[in-house]
Amino acid sequence: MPNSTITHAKPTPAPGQTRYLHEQITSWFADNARELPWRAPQCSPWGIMVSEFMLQQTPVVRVLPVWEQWMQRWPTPAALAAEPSGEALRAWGRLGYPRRALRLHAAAATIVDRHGGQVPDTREELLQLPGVGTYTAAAIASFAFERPETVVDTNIRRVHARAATGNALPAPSLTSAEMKLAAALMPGRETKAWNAAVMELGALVCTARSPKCGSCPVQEQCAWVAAGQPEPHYVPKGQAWAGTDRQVRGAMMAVLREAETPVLREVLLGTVDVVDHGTGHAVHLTKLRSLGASDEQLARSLDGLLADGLAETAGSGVRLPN
DNA sequence: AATTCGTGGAC
DNA sequence: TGTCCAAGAAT
Repeated sequence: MPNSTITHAKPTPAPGQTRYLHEQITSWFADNARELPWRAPQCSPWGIMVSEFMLQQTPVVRVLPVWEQWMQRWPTPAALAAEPSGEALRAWGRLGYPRRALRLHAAAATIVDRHGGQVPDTREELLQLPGVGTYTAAAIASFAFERPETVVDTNIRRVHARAATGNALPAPSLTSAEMKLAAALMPGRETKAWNAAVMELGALVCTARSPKCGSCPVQEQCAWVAAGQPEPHYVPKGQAWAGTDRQVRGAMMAVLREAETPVLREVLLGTVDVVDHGTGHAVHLTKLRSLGASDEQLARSLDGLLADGLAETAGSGVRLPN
């Protein structure tokens, strides 16, 4: 047999084993779940949908305050859809990936136009909304409508990779084998609690770095622990940041969010000084210049923001969409 | 299928 | 201090 250490056949878990996992993890969840506002019984489907958008690639602690303000200002999809997308971008603040705010705004408009202002309750309909992919559609259907959908996020993938497959980390991208395994592990009932519980276990105990195996409810059943916690069999790709267009775009968006009037192109391109409203002194946009960005990169980044609808031209300046 | 797209806390 | 990485989606 060749050195095929990669697992081909993922054994279907025995019924008795999955029952044990279900009991242990859901019991742990009942005692250890964080009290998050979007988990409150009275939280609307819209509130859950907003949380799912904000939580994409963003930690809970940073989402909490923004979500609270958002829901107070826009308690329904119709309320958000009634305002310019630029308002959504401002309220998004520094959550990151501002195109999510744009997509959430567009999704709200679609909900008003095609769903009578109510968040649709099926995975298929949710998938049609901008910014809603496989994970988010399943999550909203499960958490807001208690539909028996298989939710697979980065936390759940990691728990499954370790506990069931015996790997330190899940594959670089979601595989069909992972989806199959996740579906096989789904209980026959209480699917919402199960989805939330595995996710929470991954977020609080079975973390990417220094997992707290000592307080894990299924440590005795964990294939990764049983194998002696082997190292990952691949090196995760780092996320480049310094010097990237993303960094420049982020700096430009920060300027646009703060501006009350259109910002001159020359200012965003770092070729002129701006006057600080507080001191009255000329302040160079060091945020953009100190990045070491070339003229070409600055121009490309601004064009990207305009093309993506994150900004728009207004006279000789640029502003958030109005 | 591999890239692109923000931000900031933790270690 | 620099690296890692977080409830992904779209192309």
